[in-house]
Amino acid sequence: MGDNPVILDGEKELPSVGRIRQKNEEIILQAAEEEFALFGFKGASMQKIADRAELPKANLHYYFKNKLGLYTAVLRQVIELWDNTLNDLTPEHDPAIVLPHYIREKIHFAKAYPLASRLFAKEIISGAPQLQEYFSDGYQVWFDQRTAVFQSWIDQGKMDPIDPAHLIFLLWSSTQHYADFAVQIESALGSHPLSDGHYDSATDTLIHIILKGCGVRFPTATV
Amino acid sequence: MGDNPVILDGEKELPSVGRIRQKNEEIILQAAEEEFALFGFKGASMQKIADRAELPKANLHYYFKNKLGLYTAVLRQVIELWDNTLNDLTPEHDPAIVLPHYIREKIHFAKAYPLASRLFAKEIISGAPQLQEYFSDGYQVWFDQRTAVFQSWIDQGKMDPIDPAHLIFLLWSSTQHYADFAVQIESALGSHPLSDGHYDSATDTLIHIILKGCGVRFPTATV
DNA sequence: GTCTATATGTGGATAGAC
DNA sequence: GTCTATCCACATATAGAC
Repeated sequence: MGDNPVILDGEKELPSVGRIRQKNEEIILQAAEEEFALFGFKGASMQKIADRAELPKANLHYYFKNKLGLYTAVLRQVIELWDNTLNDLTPEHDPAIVLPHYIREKIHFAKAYPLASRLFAKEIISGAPQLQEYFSDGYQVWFDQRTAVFQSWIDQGKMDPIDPAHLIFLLWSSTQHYADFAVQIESALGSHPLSDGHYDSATDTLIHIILKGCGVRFPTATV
Repeated sequence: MGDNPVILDGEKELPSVGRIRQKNEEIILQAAEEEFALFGFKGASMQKIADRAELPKANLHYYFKNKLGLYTAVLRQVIELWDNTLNDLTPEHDPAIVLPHYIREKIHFAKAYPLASRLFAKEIISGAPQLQEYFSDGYQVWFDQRTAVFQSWIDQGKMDPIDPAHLIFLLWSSTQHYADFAVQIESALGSHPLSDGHYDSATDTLIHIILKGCGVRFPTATV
């Protein structure tokens, strides 16, 4: 994972050099994300990424060791964005507050960063060859902590006794779908691209079904 | 997912269709499905497909015009399977009967034919370049007929007034997820592969949440 | 640090023997 | 109808001039 060229400047005072590098890397990563999301790892070519970034092809090899290095760099960026988005599930909060918020966030994410979602989806569908570490033992631990939050809500009588793991999968799948399967959805609804109204009614529908379906009790409506 | 005509012309048309041809084509299609599902169109190689089919590479070119022809042949087979699975939504039936049946079928499909689901998913995520016709005007017509069924149920007071389109997307996404994102789910649950029990509790959880969430009334429980 | 020119390998496709 | 040997296009990667 760490084959990303890193500047360790102990004595050299060349801040402008680092800035150029940082900016070019950003441009390349952006271009690479689009190509990889559309055509997959093998399907994307360094030449087309270079064209999109408006840089000579050889520059990509200067900033990144090789094609796989560039791909993993993009992937790491996506996961970072991912992790920062959905780590606010705590048992203190009420599911009637947290769940709608979470669904809103995820749909917003699907709308704002469809490429990131699609890239991640393709990697998973392909068997996640570059995410072995990500899906190691630590992942299961993290996931168990998430399910524990739902379980505590169930124990507190705040929602029906359903399997928390599958509820989480439902939250993921139903929201990501609007990014990953956008082409199909657009064809079905006859809207290219989807309008804000479509995203809003998707959000409303999901919140209605999932909250009611889980028997989430609204704190404002009790006692 | 739809009875709209799909013309994916991949196979060569020869006057005599021998038994050998039919058998070899089957073997090749099977091998191709696995390679394409794992590595995508560009990522899969004719050589590896040939290796998996235990046939010389040139034979693939004898039975199929070219790589794209083989790919579309696989895709057509998947869509055929798809269409035969889920075209039993009619307004006469009751949602309390039809919806659980549908969810069961889709989960069963995800479990029995994960490669088909993944191949289709990758094609959609890539912008469905080989499914232009499939997602033409006819698709929207077919989809509108599906939503109309749900709308009639709503009008009959058999379920809550929610947006039928998004309910359909929810049914699709939540079930397909168990095929497409199997690697992630297996990592989260620490089960490689998923057990029958996992699929069963996925089915139960989805039926619980979606039926209750849609306010589906059980005909057996009234009057 | 940047870019041109090129080496090297892989993969799709086909000709032609059997 | 089947398969070996080969061609050719393309993509990754690098060497080396500027």
